[in-house]
Amino acid sequence: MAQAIRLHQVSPLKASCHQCSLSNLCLPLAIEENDLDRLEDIVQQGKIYNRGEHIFDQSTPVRSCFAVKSGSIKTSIITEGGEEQVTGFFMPGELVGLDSMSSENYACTAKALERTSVCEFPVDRLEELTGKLPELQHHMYHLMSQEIQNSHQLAMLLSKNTAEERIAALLLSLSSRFRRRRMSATNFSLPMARNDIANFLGLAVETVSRVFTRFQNQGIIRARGREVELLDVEALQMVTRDFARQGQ
Amino acid sequence: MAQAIRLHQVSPLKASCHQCSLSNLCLPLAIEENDLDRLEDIVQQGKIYNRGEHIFDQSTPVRSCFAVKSGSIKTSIITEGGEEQVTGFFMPGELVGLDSMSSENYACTAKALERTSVCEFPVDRLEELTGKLPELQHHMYHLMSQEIQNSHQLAMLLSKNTAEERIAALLLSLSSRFRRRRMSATNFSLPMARNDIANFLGLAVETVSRVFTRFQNQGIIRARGREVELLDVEALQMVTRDFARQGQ
DNA sequence: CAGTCACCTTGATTTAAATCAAGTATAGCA
DNA sequence: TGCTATACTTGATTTAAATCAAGGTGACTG
Repeated sequence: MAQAIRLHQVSPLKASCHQCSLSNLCLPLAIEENDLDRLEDIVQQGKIYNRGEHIFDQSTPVRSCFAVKSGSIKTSIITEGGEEQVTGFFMPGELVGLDSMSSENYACTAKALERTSVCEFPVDRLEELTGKLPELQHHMYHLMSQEIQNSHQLAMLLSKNTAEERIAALLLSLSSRFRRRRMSATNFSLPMARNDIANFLGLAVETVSRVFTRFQNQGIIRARGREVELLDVEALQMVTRDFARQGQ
Repeated sequence: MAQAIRLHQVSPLKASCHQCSLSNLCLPLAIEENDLDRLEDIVQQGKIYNRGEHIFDQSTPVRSCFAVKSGSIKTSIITEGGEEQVTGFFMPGELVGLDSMSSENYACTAKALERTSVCEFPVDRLEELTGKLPELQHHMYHLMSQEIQNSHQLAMLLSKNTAEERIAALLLSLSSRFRRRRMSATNFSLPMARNDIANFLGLAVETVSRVFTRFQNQGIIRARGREVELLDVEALQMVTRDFARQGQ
């Protein structure tokens, strides 16, 4: 019994990556069964944030990166002038903070869009571990590359595409991400406000609203507030003329 | 003499990171003197590309990432439809291909903007080495984070800033990068065409041209073709209302 | 249960930059 | 040395989306 207590004290928040249903999307993906313990040793699990709470902001010294366990997170850069640029939305299994590895302070601000729980990976310990587990290191490089690619895709969307194309692309991206999480790909609830969508896509809120109603009138989607149903995915794919994103 | 020949045969292209003037910008930055040999072992140096030649494109299987040794490179994503989005310009000491680590094919196309020489780092050997040299691994994470941050900054520029602000920001970015390379920060020759600038910044060529002449009329810059002189850096900084980029 | 606030929608007007349309330099090449 | 192509500039017109302005909707709160 003394031991049970001790165990509880030593690792009250130790994660169970073994049982996590997201392990096939998250860091454990790359790891052998028997190395998983070593990852679990460094993870702190289960911290919960309410809607609107900050996980970190640009004045926070970097300590960890975070995997979304449930809920969702938006990241944004906030300038001196108080202007915001939303840089990403993160769903369960996705890693937040890769842009801040080995920076002094976080390069962005992360905010829970709803009640959200996260797993925390201290970057120094993560670096140590990736030095020992080549598979894990490889996976980190992969995730970071991916993040760069995503951001380039966003830049492309912003500089070359119309409001309709941008919104269609976002809806499709969300759709496929829901699908990978074994949730409906055609029937979901947007975790973010129209405002965040607008900001992310470099549009005015009014424009986002108008495009939503236009899509609705064309029978492509059905939207009531944040509840969205994709009625005609093919049509959406036609709208995004950039077919590279189609299978994303 | 036999030995001299042998040496020559074994490593005809082996880099001398030891003597490279760019080592303080490039990968060797992070490494102990005595570990530098191990980096040199995996580097292939001195491949030269002429203006307009491809280093790789989106159909090339990923083998290496590349450090610019002299000259400059532009990277872009080219879509099925043949549309191009320039994603970056790379100067000596900068690493190209970080968006493609652990992808099947390169995520972008890299093209020499002028006669350019590069050092080549095979990614598999680089990964091996970063597994052994924690400092080097840390530096890789740093560079990749940086790349994500840059791309987010670009997204921000594209979605929030006017044509003038974007161009001012680009000129300032180039300026500080020239300075870090101990070249004039106020008097340089643009490695890229107006077209590339336009594409990168999500503008039409005509707009770029007009902004250049406007800046010139305001006495902020002097531009003749690709030759640019920054006459009033402060004014340029005022134009980019995003003061975060100021000290970049 | 009314009141407030945040979020979303819709319409009218304005605007920055794209597009269209000529030119004019510049550089590479025969 | 001139020729052609490419790069760049300038002006006139159009346009997609921003801004301005006003309501509507829904959710939480005292």
